[in-house]
Amino acid sequence: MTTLSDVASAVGVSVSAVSRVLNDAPGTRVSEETRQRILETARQMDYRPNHSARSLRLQRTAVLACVLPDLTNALFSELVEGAEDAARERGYTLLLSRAEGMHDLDDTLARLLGEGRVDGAIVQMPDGLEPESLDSLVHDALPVVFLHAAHPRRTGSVMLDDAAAARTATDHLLALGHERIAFVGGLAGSPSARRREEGFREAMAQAGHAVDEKLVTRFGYRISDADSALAVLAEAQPRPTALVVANMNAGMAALGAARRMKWSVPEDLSVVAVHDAWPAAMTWPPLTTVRMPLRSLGRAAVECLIERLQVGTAADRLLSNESPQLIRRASTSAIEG
Amino acid sequence: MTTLSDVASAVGVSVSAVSRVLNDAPGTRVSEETRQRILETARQMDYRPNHSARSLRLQRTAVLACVLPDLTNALFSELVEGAEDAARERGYTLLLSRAEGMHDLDDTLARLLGEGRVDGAIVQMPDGLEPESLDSLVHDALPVVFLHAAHPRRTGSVMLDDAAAARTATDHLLALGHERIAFVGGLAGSPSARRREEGFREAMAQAGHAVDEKLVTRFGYRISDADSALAVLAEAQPRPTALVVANMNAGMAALGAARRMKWSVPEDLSVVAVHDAWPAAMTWPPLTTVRMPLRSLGRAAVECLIERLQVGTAADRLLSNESPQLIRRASTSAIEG
DNA sequence: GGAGTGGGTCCGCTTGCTTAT
DNA sequence: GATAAGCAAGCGGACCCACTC
Repeated sequence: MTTLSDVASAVGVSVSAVSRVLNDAPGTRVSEETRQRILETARQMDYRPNHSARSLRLQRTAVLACVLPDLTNALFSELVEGAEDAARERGYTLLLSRAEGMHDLDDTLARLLGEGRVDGAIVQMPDGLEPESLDSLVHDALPVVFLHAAHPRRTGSVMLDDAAAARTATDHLLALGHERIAFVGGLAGSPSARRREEGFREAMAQAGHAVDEKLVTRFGYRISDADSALAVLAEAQPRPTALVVANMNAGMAALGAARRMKWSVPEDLSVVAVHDAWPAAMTWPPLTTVRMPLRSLGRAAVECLIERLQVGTAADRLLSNESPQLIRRASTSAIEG
Repeated sequence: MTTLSDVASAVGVSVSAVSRVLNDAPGTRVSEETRQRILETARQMDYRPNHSARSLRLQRTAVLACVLPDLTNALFSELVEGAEDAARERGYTLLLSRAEGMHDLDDTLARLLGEGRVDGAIVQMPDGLEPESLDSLVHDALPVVFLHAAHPRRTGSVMLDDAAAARTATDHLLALGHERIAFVGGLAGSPSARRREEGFREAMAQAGHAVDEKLVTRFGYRISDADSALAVLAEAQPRPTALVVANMNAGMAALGAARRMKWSVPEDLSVVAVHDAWPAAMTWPPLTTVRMPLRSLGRAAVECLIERLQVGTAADRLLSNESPQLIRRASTSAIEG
């Protein structure tokens, strides 16, 4: 590895001269000729600043972490791309990490933040855990921005307009003539799941339809949760004619569960889910979804985090300027279609 | 951030004593009492070694990178878990990174390896690129292990038994009575795709069936590639009755393409794909697959890389002790079923 | 002379201050 | 007094080499 002093001795100048030229430091006084020789030599020797040394000296790494419960979830693809783009533009590198449970998250944040590997972190809590439970780690104003959920005693979180998305989904079913609509929700503890349920209720209320509480389930987003949900809904009398599922993966699972129960989609049951990614087009029937601005969410998270790093604090952000957008596929149809 | 010297002055000993005790350095001579006081104080003060400082001093980071073309591909889930497990056991941290194209990869490796952010990297080349094209970066024995493809002039790669997987898939179709079997392959440049095609040909030859070259396509694994492949296959006279698809995602896409072409699966066309992950169970009909030991591949990659780091060189590995396993779902059926 | 400590250097880089034209 | 440089400290930790009973 080529170091600054390798370059310096090759050119025949001091280390500081090389450092200043390569960093284009303000107020650098170096003759144009020396400057060119330094730049040229550094290029020839393929000099690259050592990240550890620079971080140690500057007390900052220019690295941000993005800690997610499951990296292979297709929904994270856009989110991460948005975050990476924003980070790059601001001179940061994004580091991806996975933390499935609370223990993992605790551990991961301790390693990343505690050992000074990164300057800050964007965190999506694993399903079923609430930001409050992270209290031990958050007590001393750690530079952390939460995705989808605000921490009760800390600022710095970015959220989507979940209520609007659920309203869009529900309105779509209402427009198709459905009235007996079920809501397949996330776990009761999840803030975003709660917001989606509220949006569902608002849309129903606005249309003048009562919500049958037997048609509201909160099992979560795993594949097996869909079986539980559909089993409950099949017991209802009369059965619902349509489902708003709070999450795309859960929506895909719901299609599978319905098929196992010989419940035809969309003939006997229309299904629409919140969130969109390519797998939704691969199911049968292709799943109608509501697209959320995940790329923007990723960008906003990075910007919020950097603001927090620079100013010391950052306001919570609710992304409501891009409306959730209905992606009509084949899993929904008019009630008498 | 608590530093070594904070702990040292709190205990009233020297920095070196604290360092030795906390690292459990060999030959450390510290009284049991001092040792306990140091450990206790460090715990109380929540001391964590600064990663940059330690890396700078030791000239190693204890971090390995895993660079993949698309992190949200469900196939990478198990791979990454296996790699993370192995890394953790050996005292390393795994860092995940995405590199879609050659330029990205070049850039990423320069940042990771060149700036000393990681000690080594596991790399899966983006589709359509071959290891040879990485020559510029690999010239000076960079500590890199390739997934799925060997570099012609360097050791250090881990591969699955792709031929065996394709044979298993093909044998399944043959056992169901199919004879006119098509192969939907990856790009011609991909080594693993080539090995799968060979496996297909071997199985066909062994069964005494000629391969109709019109039934072999090599468009790649993207969704749109499946449309191209199926369009070609639909032209063949007579049409094939079954498909071996070289990749699970491509297999899912093939189901979609077949449906758009009104080609019923499995009645008129059986489909089996290489690789297995949960989305395969969500398609309609659920996709029959051949499961590969991806978790072991991840482990092997890390072990290979660490060996390379310690010994300076490491042999290529072909994982052939765990046989590819057929996961029978509903997309394949007997020819006259 | 071994058991228990502390001092000091260096890893590569940035930057305030100094020096020599 | 500008202009063009160099010196040296120190970020936090590891480890060799003292030093003292």
